Amino acid sequence: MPRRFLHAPHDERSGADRPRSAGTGLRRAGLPFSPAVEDYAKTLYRLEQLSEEPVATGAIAARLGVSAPSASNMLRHLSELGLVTVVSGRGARLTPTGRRVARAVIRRHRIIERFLRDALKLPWDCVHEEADLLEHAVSSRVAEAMWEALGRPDRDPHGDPITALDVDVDPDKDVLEPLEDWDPDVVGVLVRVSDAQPEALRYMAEHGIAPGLPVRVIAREPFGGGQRVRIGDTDQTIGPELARLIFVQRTG
Amino acid sequence: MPRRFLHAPHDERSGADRPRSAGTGLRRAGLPFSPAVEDYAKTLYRLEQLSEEPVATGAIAARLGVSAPSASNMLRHLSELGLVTVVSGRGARLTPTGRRVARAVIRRHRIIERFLRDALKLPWDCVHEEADLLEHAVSSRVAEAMWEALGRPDRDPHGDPITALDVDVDPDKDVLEPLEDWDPDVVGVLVRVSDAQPEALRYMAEHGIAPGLPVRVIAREPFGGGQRVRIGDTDQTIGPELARLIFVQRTG
DNA sequence: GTGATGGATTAGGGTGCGCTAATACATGCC
DNA sequence: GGCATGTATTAGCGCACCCTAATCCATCAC
Repeated sequence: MPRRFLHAPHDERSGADRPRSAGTGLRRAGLPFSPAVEDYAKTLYRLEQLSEEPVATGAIAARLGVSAPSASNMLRHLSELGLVTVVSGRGARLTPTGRRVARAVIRRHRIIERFLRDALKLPWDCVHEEADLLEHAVSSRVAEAMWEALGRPDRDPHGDPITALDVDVDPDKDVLEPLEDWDPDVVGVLVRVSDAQPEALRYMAEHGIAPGLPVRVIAREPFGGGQRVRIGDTDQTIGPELARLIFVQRTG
Repeated sequence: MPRRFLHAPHDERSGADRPRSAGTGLRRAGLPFSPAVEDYAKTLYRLEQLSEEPVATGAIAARLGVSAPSASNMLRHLSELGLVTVVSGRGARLTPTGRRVARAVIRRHRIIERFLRDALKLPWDCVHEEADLLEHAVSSRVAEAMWEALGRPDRDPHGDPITALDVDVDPDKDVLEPLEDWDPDVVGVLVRVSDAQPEALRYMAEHGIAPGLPVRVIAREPFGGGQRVRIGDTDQTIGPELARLIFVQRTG
């Protein structure tokens, strides 16, 4: 296992020692950024990876389920915190500090998901929302203790990578493809499934579709009927909509 | 082990289906009460047990570290939520619903403390503050899963009892005494230590003073010099200030 | 250039929860 | 009864977020 440099606990708070605000001071004393700020950073981080352009305000708003003016205001706030640079009228991008914050939140989220699933045996389809709640309350110290207790896993239960804070590249880049793209006789391993649709997650859990299993495409049904696929020990037919949510890596 | 009725997950949310507020809506969707409200309920619950009178506004304010007017306002808010009844100009007491909320928070807190200590091996003196952060973000479902994973412990690491939500009586009532009160040759078991002073906790951790150990008072030093005590396998001298923080139960 | 069009921003407002300063009670002292 | 004293509450405000409505601006069609 390649041992990477691991961040010190809480070091994502570097860059700004934030004064205690009046309104929220009693709670969360000692946590560097508010849940809202962390959510914006996280969302921006994800959207940034789709292009080099500034991320449009509206895209952030839509993704977070808030109005465009709210996002606009918050982006200004984040820029005062030094987490983003706004290109007025166009959008925003994270600063290096902002990227660290985002990666810290994402890392915590994935560790928590893994923990809820493996240590607490919570059902697959509910760990994501529980983790969304917890990621803002779990300190890095606790998250790292969870990670150690789990044996330093490198993926969350959906197969998303748990990376160190200084790692910017997506290890799945150029490696994963949606199962949908595979032709018959291609073989590989199921690495990750999208966690965007709990419904789909439940279906996959029931049908034994999970990261880590070997995959071989047997045939492609005509007229968009999906693919006949061997996953682990069972053969099943995967419709194209599901196949778009399953990401696989070639072997051999 | 007497199996008590156990609450269903999240049932402390009964009594009011809260509208999503504008200001805090994005975060904590699905959690019944805000961290602030939960903290007030918890604090009131503790202060209530000292007397039958309404709890003075100032006492709550002092305990929570907020100004008296803030407490006054929040108590009105809690009373609108149906959690407390205010006796104007005098103080407040929890309603039955409020007591349930408080007990739920306290139960979660203690489970989390235990979890941080036993499952994640965090040092004794830091679990309390981490738990203060987490108790408002951990759902009952997660807390109960932790409790199960730990083997349904009945005490937190400091020895405070983890009780079911419908249990109102303090099981330690009439049973525990401060070690300070014991005379030589009294024997028993150390049940709980106060978690109020992290400093004292660290000292106790270093000197092997922990709940569950057998205790025997050997002698009392003169002029307030403390007690010579056998705790577990070691003899040590406990000063009166420390002895006030250690609670013991007679055996034999 | 002019006008439509769509996204971003400003304006103005609301809620939760904190604060300080000023005011209203209760209580005990004379 | 009159008054100090200590509480509690009202008044008025700040900050973090959210919202809707109104405005601004870039771009594209002509």
